[in-house]
Amino acid sequence: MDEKLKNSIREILRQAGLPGIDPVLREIPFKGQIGLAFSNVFQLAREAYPDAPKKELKQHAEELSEQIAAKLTELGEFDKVEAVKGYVNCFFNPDSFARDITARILDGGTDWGRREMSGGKVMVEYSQPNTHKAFHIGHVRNVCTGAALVRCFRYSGRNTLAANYYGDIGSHVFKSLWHLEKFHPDLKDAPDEPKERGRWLGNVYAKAQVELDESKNLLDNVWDLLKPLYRILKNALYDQKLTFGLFSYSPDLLDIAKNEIDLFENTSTEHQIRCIDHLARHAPVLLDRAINSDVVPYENHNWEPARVLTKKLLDIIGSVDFHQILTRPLELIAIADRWNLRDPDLINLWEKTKKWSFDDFYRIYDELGAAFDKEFYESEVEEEGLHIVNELVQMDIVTESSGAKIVEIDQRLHEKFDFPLKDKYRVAVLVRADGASLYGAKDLALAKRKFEDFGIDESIYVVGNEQKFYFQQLFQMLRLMGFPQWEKCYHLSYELVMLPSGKISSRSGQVILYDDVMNELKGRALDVVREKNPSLDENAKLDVADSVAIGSLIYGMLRVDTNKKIEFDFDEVLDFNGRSAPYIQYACARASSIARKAASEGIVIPDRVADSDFHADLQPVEIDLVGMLGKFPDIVRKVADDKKPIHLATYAYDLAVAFSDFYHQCPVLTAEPGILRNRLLLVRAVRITLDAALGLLGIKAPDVM
RNA sequence: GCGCCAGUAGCUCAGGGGAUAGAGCAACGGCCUUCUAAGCCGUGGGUCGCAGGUUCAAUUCCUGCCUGGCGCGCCA
Repeated sequence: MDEKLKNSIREILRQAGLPGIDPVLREIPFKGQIGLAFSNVFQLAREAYPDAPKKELKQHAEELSEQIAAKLTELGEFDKVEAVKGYVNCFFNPDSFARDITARILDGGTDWGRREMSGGKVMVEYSQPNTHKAFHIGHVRNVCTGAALVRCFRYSGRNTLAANYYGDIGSHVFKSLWHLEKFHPDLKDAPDEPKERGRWLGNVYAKAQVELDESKNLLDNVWDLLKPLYRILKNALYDQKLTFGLFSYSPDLLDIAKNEIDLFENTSTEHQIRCIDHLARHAPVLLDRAINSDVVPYENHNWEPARVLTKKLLDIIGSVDFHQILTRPLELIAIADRWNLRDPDLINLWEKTKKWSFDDFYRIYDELGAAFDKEFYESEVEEEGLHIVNELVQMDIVTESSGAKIVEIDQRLHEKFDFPLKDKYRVAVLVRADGASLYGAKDLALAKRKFEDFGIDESIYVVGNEQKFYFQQLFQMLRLMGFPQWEKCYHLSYELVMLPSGKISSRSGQVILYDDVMNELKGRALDVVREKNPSLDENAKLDVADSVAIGSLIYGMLRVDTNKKIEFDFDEVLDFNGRSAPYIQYACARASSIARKAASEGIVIPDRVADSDFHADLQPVEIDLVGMLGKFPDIVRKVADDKKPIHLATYAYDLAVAFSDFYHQCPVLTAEPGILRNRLLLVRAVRITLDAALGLLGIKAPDVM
């Protein structure tokens, strides 16, 4: 319809010798009327009369709109064409519009308006959970967004591959494995119930994180004492060579003595820990040797500050399990080494616990309506990533900096493409100083694989907004690699889900788990069903409660624009009133209820639209309802174009509102025969369209509530 | 310091170069002998963060500023 009207307007403009501007059409915003308005007549007037003074322009616009309205009236395609305040309003005939739309809906079912697949393939990567970590409420936003987007793409005719990329390896996994081996040998205290294992693993990870943080803090505290002590000793001894003598009984200590402190702080964690462990425990001996040594230059040297520091050190060492806590990171390093050697015991533990995480993920995806065509794993692109990094070293793109392999992106862009040197993309580290490949290296490999193995034309990453900078770096690195599709990569970012207490973080254990939210939602939904519809049988009640609970969570995630934070407020999510899934689901249940009641009264429910339908005058609410129905395919298209599921979430609610209006104002079953048939057709069309809209969002609509 | 995102009713948020800026929640007042009251109707509540600019037209676009969040070399 849009295009047809636009063409008519273009033709009119051409015949009248007016400038060929692109007509902008808007819906007519008045209740009870349906049609399109040509809204940029002012722009036309300005182009037709470029020199007209400002105050005359309005008059020109009005004259032009009247001329165009007259021409459009002649076409006879509209009920009425009006020129008002510089707009040209073209009103559709509500009856034929209703007939047309309901016929399309009833013929097409929930696929009505769906487009044929055409054009290239797009891959949408979403979810990307880390194994061995808790699946929390923040992850849900990603899953809902990605899954809805994939469905809207497909509905709009885009050939779409849904992909997931599991973080099944990396430092978080090593931390978990370390803790599992150390404190849960043979996993014998793990829960038997599969549903509980994900949570248990999440706790293990959080605990490992806490313990490693404790080590880090201890290390920092001790080092803060050792640094001044070291300086005192060094200054007190007039000859550095003699310092070496003092330290020389330990190679580690000699090492620290030779190095300046700054250099030492840049050495590997492993080396630092060994030295500091050693040094701290030997500090009193060192101090003693220094004091009693004949190399001290001044007889009356003030050793008091050194004694105080040593005393503090001894306090720390004495009060905690010093060596054990300090050397935890060394155990972690040992885990990584064993991983690199593919130690069978470790691999076995990894496989087993990884599966527990996956069991959890699949259960949750199933509930949220997410499905994947291709699943990638970090563990499978690790080697390829390192390989690419080596190639990039040959290409002088990757350089070395304190042992790590990095890309100085701005510098390389400047050299390769002669871009002005800026400080925009900064530096990306691909391989850590200890040789471990980082996410950047793996992502380069993955990006290549996506385009080369799957023949896609566009690659979308649904990833949180906090990684925006990283994705800019990633795409620029692909560009530096000479990877032409770098421009076809798109980071679809979404804002955080915040808890009232702040940012969600599975590292600090500051999380609300998916299962906890869902259980609470289901419980509350069940209470409401019991209260509102006690006559329903128990299984049906449980089904309704599930649909409502899951729908509420999904809708709660999608009703807010992706670039806005969601403050996760339990009470708000659990409130089933207002702009929520249950409201929309309730509208569906009522539509079904009308159909049920009609059937029980022996009324035949039409399943096709006949030419004789919709010849009685429609009520304004009915016209508005039909107008809402007609918009559905365009809305889904808009979701796909803008990559914003919120448009559809809003639409589903608006359609439910329009139906509720209709429901209250237009009785169906008691209407006269001709009107009865029209309304039954409308109810059916609404139910189908609501099902379709909710289905794309991932929400189920029950027949009873 | 630099970059990205946000600022619209008391609260949570839609919308977006054009006609009178909309919902939900909360508050108040109505509607169940008629298809499910998880609903409907009504009332009150707005300098669309501030200041400039572009335009026939700016809450929407541009610039600057203010406030808040996130990010900025070895986590992902």
